[in-house]
Amino acid sequence: MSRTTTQERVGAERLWDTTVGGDVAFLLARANALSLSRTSEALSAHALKVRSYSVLGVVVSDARPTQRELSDFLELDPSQIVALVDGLERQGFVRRESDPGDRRANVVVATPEGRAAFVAARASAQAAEERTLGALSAREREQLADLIRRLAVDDED
Amino acid sequence: MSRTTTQERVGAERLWDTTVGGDVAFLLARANALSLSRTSEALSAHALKVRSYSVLGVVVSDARPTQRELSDFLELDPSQIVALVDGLERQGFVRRESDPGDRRANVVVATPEGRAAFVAARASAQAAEERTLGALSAREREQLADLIRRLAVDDED
DNA sequence: TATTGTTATACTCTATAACTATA
DNA sequence: TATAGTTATAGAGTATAACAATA
Repeated sequence: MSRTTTQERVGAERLWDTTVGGDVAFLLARANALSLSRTSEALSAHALKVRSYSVLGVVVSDARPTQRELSDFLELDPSQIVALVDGLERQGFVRRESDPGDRRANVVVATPEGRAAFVAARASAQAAEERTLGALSAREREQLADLIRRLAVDDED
Repeated sequence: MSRTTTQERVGAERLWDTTVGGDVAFLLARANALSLSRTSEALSAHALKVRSYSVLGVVVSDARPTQRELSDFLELDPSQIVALVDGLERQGFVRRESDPGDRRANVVVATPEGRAAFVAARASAQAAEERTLGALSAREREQLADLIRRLAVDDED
């Protein structure tokens, strides 16, 4: 379990045998927290956070999203997208281009620096993910990805 | 997909075909956010939040945890446990008992009101979970629970 | 009138350090 | 000297409302 003393956790480990310990929602939250903290750590070397990495990842795919589309897709408030794009623009990773078809809208595009930064950051992020998924076989990883995709995408709200 | 216009999402849905759209970490975060918001909504009718519900769930199992054990198990700072137990105590759901074996430590125990509240809240939370897991068969739910448990519990940090 | 992006603001979370009482 | 609980505070993250430009 733990490479550290293990001693400190002995008392608390017994609490897994409680009502919440078996909850799917609880386990999901725990797994996500673990994944998130490792990804954050990996991205910090590239001056990115999970949020800005997500934005950059969409933009780098040449989807030319408007800020509104980023807001819808990432389920973040438009005002948060403003802050994120501001940050990425200050870093020189993205640019705003005015959409010729709708002059209210800004299309966000990647700079060459942004592409390079994303490639490097993605390598780190995937190494972190590898660590999180380490206990699972290739087959099990596919299963997991399939299952959570169906949870995440079958969004009725 | 969406019961609302559906129209607004058409633009953003295409962004699933980007780099981040396939990331396990991204999907995990999305699934967790969905689960969390539904659980929060369900618990709000019982004057509980996800955090206080978790604490109450451990306490109701008669594990008699100290605040330190709650802090270790839930991976929350001791000061956050203080606030959570304060809240639950004000609601009349838990009591602090001084540990006779170590007078520095407080053991947290459930009151009858706390037990009743938890039973009711758990029913709501499970209904919400049912909604989140709705797309999955019983067999798939077991698989998912098994897989994420191994992610969540095989914690090397 | 409705929508895109923006600004401002308040509220919740989270992290940290310092303090006390016990060990 | 170390640990359990507590308090206070600052930072990050989140949600909301109002506004200007454009549709």
